[in-house]
Amino acid sequence: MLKLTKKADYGLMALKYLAEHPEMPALSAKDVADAYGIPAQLLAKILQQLTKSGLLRSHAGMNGGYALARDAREISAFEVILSIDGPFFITSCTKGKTGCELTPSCTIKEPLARVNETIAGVLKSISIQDLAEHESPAPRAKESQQLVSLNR
Amino acid sequence: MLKLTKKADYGLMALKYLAEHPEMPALSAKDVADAYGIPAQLLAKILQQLTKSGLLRSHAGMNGGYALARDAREISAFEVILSIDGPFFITSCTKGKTGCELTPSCTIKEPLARVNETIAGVLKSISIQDLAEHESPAPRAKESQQLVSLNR
DNA sequence: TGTAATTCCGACAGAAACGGTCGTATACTG
DNA sequence: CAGTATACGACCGTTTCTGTCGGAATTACA
Ligand code: SF4
Ligand code: SF4
Repeated sequence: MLKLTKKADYGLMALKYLAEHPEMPALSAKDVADAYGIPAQLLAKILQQLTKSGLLRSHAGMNGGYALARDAREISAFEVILSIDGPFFITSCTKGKTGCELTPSCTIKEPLARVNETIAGVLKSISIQDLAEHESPAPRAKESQQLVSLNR
Repeated sequence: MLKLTKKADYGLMALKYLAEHPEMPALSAKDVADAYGIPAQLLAKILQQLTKSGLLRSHAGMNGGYALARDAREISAFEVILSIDGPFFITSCTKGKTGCELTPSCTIKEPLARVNETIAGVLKSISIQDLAEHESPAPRAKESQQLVSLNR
């Protein structure tokens, strides 16, 4: 169902960790993995992917590791998820393989596409910086504002 | 990744279909399945689940079938997804089985919980009625309003 | 130059979730 | 009673997810 993968989850944690240690020129995958208990080899691959997508900069060799490619507030959660989990779409009627074959007859794909846009917007509005600024166990008001308009 | 299951997808379609045919006292699972090309037996189980959750009312026997238990605008997409896919949470640190064991050390679960709330809010703001009012291929402005506030 | 640290890359395997089918029981209509 | 339809549980093949392994290429440093 509507759940992000642990990989994306790990990726966000790692990025946040990097954002919290701007003094370090680079942190190795193992450093980050140990800090949270994430499987090191798995995290390594995640960081590699993130690097390939241009969110991180890597440096091999001793004292090597990863660092944010941009300012933490210029990296959105959306980009991270996109990089790790691939194209973001809440329905199956995306492209190519294992797509939904009843796309032509489907009448809800268009409204759902709007929902998709909205959720993507939410994710885009969240930066790594936002995640790093933890604290604040404030209860937060849950006003039900108009978040998405399907029609018009 | 962040994708709803086809079951939930089918459920939404079915509900929308029922909402579009208020004149019928009841529509059988097969009727709906045929209308869209959904596997009949699968849809049957979905509708049963929806019934168990109180979103539909069922009636066995000839001329039986399903009908909305409430007005279409009183049923949210969130409820449908909840009913079919189970508890809604974008991360794995929910409850019980296969939960995330590094929950204690995790520092992003709290901010992510807010994101979760926000997305749930979006889903809750969408009713079956909204889906049924198709048409309107309006381009829709994509203003990037403040959709979620992580802090304070 | 050599060694250790570290990124890079692909393949693979176990486990879970998903999508779908089947068989059967039960309920209602006429 | 016969036919239609829901109700329910078991099952199975496929895909996706999570994690591991093995090795190659890079870099720092002694
Ligand atoms: S086409 Fe309709 S049914 Fe198929 S995936 Fe897209 S929305 Fe779901
Ligand atoms: S605890 Fe942290 S890592 Fe584990 S699922 Fe929740 S958010 Fe993801």
